[in-house]
Amino acid sequence: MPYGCGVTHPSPDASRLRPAGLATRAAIEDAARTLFAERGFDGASVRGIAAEAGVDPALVIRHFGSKEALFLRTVDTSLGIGSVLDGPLESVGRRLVAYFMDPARPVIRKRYVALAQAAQHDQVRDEMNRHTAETYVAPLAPRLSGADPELRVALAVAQLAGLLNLLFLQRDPIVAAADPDVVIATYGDAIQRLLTPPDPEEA
Amino acid sequence: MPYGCGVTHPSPDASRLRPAGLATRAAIEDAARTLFAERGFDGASVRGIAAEAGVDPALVIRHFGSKEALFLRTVDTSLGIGSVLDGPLESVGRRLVAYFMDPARPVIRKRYVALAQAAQHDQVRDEMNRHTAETYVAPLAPRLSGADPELRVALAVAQLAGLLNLLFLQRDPIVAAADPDVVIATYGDAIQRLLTPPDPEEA
DNA sequence: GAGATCCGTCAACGGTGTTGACACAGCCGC
DNA sequence: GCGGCTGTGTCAACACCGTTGACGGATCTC
Repeated sequence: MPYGCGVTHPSPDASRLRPAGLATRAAIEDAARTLFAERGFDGASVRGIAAEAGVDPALVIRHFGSKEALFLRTVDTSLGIGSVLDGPLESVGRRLVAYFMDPARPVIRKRYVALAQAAQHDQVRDEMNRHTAETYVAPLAPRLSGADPELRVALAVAQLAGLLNLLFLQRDPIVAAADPDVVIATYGDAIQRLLTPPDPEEA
Repeated sequence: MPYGCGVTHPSPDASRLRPAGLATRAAIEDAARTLFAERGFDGASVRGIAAEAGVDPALVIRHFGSKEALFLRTVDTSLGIGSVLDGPLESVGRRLVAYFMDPARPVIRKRYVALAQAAQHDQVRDEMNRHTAETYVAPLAPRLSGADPELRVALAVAQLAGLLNLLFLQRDPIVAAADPDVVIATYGDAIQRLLTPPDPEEA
């Protein structure tokens, strides 16, 4: 499924591209990456991205089909948790929370905000669901014991998203003022129980 | 703090109102309630609300100051969980999840979507935080034992919001296809553990 | 009756994402 | 070499958004 999918101005085939086109495409993508990260999906306008790239706004749409498609092609829906999941299963809950609460990761925070805003659009939402299934559920569910492993991973992701929501979107003063280590321990353990519930039948 | 807080067209004092003004105000509020609930915050336009009320769009802003203020004055930030919290503390987790997963409550679903969209605006966000503190934290925290009761309630609310997010905004296919009773039990218990952790020192 | 205040209308502003009409440049087959 | 196709770019415009300013009347108070 190529870029535009539009009827009006059929975007050129990805293979047949001339140097000029490739250059401006790259410029637009760079500008989009920067502005989406800086200002979020809603805050970054197509006109702003075009200006940043030194290009006509119409050209952005022509090349990528829509703002939504440009976002999908530009912004990494992953939040970089791949390595976090690799470690031991017993402490993955706390590690996940600690990863996102690390103040040394402001980029993650902004990317989450941008993703949350863009998730209102269908294609982005679908991509995020696909990404959740691929990045979280697929590798984690087989490692779980007990019933409904896929569902439990999905619920754990929802729980994690709830915290990110509270921290980065809602900016709740209670949690903002709390000791990060307490949040990591408390909430991390709560996520952990969803993944590895203490089974009385198990040793 | 009255309606507009604006400089340009100081909204009339709430007390000094004439019948005509009151009537159109009510018409606008009704239309706003309807359209915000039907289409969400972003989907309902000021012009659409004005048309529904049979009124000039400018009049909406003049009377309420801004779309955001109209939303705050119109939509109930509560989701009707007051009665859910009143019951026994031991099962509040499952009751909360069951409340929102009840298919007989589509209104709640739409209201949550509208609230989530409007939460991008500062005043709505502040109101939601205030509402959380007042409706959830204040009545629930004193009933908890253990450390950091306020924080734990706030985190439980975040966890609940995570599920609503997954169900109503993200519309994750895994959870959508799952047995509601399993979700209620699994996720409800996870919330429950945040509120009433099984303390080994307690009987 | 005079003046302030409320009520309503209209046109417009600056912003958004997107589209259509057009001109130019480079590659293709003849 | 040359005509046509196609990629590339420009410009103005569309339809929508939230909001504002200027201006009539209507209504109330003094």
